[in-house]
Amino acid sequence: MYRIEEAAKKTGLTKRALRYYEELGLVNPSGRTESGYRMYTDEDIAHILHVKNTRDLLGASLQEIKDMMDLAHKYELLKQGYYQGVSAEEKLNLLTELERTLLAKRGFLQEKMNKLSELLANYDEKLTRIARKKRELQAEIENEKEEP
Amino acid sequence: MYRIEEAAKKTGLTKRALRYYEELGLVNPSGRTESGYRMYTDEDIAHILHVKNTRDLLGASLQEIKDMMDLAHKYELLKQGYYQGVSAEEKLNLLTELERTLLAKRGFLQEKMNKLSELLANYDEKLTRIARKKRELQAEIENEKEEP
DNA sequence: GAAAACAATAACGTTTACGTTAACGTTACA
DNA sequence: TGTAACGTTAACGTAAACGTTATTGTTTTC
Repeated sequence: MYRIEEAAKKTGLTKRALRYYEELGLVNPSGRTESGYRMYTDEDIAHILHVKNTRDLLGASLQEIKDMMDLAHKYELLKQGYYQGVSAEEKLNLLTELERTLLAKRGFLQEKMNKLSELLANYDEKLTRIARKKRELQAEIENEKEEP
Repeated sequence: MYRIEEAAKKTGLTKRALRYYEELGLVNPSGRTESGYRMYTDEDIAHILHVKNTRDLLGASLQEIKDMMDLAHKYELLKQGYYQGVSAEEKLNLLTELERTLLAKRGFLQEKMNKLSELLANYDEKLTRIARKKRELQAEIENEKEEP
């Protein structure tokens, strides 16, 4: 179990950010000491890193991430056998909604990857052109040395 | 040549955003009408789309994008034969700096793609689990119909 | 056991990337 | 030809995501 400073170091976020994320309901440290200090477990850390990754990779807002997580949480509850009183039909509806959401996100992600690989190719092209130009210049410099 | 509203439609940005980008020096419409209306060419549109893509894909700030572009512009000048008075050594230095910057960005991009494909795999896993669960539930519902 | 280091909450401040409104000139068209 | 519809600049407003500071309590360390 870590206190907030350790958690900050392990995640690369600031302490302020961690408190802010908690305020938004995105991250809940597993416990508090008697005196009120936040305590983070390794699981908490992993969760925070996942949030950070989602933010950076998908460019999602913290609110969007929270919405995603709330949905995922619903799914966890269903999987673990809560929702006893709920009919199979209603469960099916929930699952279908989840599936739709995930598919949409998956599509978004896929599109993003495609564009990224285009960009990557673009960079590579530029890099090879630069490398060629560099060789030309180096040759030029060698020549100047020989015949001043 | 398009006026600002057309340019906004073609790029998916707002008119305000286009003016803002211009304020930052990120985008310069090729011309103005006599009365002061901004006029965008297809090349301008392509450039704007590139800026937008970089923003969305790399999550770069507009300032970072501008810095990148300024460097790229320097390279263009060099390639097109300006920099007459500049010695080969100095040109080589500029190219080396450019190369370093691009390599760093390339690495960043590559890392991002790796993480993204992890995330994609994660989504796919979740999706197959959901699909399986859905089939189970559907079977359950069928059974209930037969033996009520 | 006193200082230094770390924690908490609360509240105000800041940056980025625009949105919105105002006041005014330009273009298109019925 | 007048009135929408579109353009301009200027200036103030705003949401998100924290940063910073103040005040106060806790833990660690010498």
